[in-house]
Amino acid sequence: MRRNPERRQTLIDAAIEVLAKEGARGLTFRAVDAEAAVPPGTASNYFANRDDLFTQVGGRIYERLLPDEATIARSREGVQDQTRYAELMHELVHRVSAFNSGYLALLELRLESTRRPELRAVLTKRIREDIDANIGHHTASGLPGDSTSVMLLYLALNWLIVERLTLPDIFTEQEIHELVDAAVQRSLNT
Amino acid sequence: MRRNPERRQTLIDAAIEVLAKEGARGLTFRAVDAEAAVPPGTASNYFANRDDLFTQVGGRIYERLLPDEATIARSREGVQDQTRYAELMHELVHRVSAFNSGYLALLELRLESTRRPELRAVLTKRIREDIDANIGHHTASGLPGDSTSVMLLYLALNWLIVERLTLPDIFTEQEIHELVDAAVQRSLNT
DNA sequence: AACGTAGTACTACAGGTGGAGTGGTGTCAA
DNA sequence: TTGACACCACTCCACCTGTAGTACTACGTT
Repeated sequence: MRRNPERRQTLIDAAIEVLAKEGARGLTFRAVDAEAAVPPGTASNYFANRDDLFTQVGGRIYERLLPDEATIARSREGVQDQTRYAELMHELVHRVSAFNSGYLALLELRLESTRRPELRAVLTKRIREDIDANIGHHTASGLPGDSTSVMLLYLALNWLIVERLTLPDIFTEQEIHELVDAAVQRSLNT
Repeated sequence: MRRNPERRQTLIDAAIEVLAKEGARGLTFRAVDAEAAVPPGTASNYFANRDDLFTQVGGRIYERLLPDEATIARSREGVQDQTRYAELMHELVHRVSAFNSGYLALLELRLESTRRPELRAVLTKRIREDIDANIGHHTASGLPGDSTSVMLLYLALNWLIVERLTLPDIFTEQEIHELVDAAVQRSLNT
């Protein structure tokens, strides 16, 4: 098992692209090698087996989907009212949609996790933490709405992103924009 | 190309199970043969190629996810108020969750459709029609809420089902129940 | 400065799996 | 008798894993 951390990172990021492009079943050592443009056999040296590869990707993917420190800091500035909240949600949808392959890879991982208990455990932990953090942040911000509001928004926005990424012709950009606004407004409306 | 329609049906239904179990990439002629318990080579005789197989499954899967006539008729009986609406949504979540493999297969198809334009066209058409039908039905029923309400509910419930099927430990049954209620209540709240 | 060692990159190969496609034979019904 | 279909068998091929072996590089030792 090799230890070069940059190379491992490169391989995991390549694996994310492979997942998005080829699907979970297409995630093989050789495919990762090819995507990362390293010699065949390299991924074999960095991951014990496919299960290990899936689990490591599951741990990393979420980091790449979350906003960076600067974005988080910026999100806490200014007045915290509903308009501002809607703005942040628009940003969120764009940010996630922009890292297209990352979100598709996460979906692939979710589906794969129905077959891999270890992966399921990793994803469950990460996502539960994220939801709780969002609820905590929301509560602290003094915005109207309760924890249910946060979860409803989480639900609606997630599927909105799925819709946009997988079947982009279902909703127009305009409709997506309006749906985000409506989701914020109505979910906060306790 | 063989024409026996019952056998074709059997093969397509088997393909749905394969999709749910093995993922999109695992949907091969041989896997369908095995799942349908027919001799190897049979699926080859019924579908021109994998693309054809995907497209035909895409056309069929939605029929199996929609409620049957009796259920639809029943849903239009009685008073049409918010309580009744919530009841129907609980039923919906259960029905779809119960046909577990069908919903997972649809998710696999969505992801696969990022690679197969023909499949994407089929799915887009079906789903758009379903949304429009739901909006139409809602408007005709005289319930409070507008078309945005219907779409917000569509978004939230879809992801709720995803969550439940892929990472069942994120939300408890109790939380799911409450989220459905809250989703109905707040989305109708114009 | 020369040498040895450890860790890693790269290459090559052996062994195995599984799927596509097709042609041939048997069977049944019109 | 003929046509459509079920069933079976076989060939070709693509691809993947795991690993052994070689080359390279950096670093520490003397």
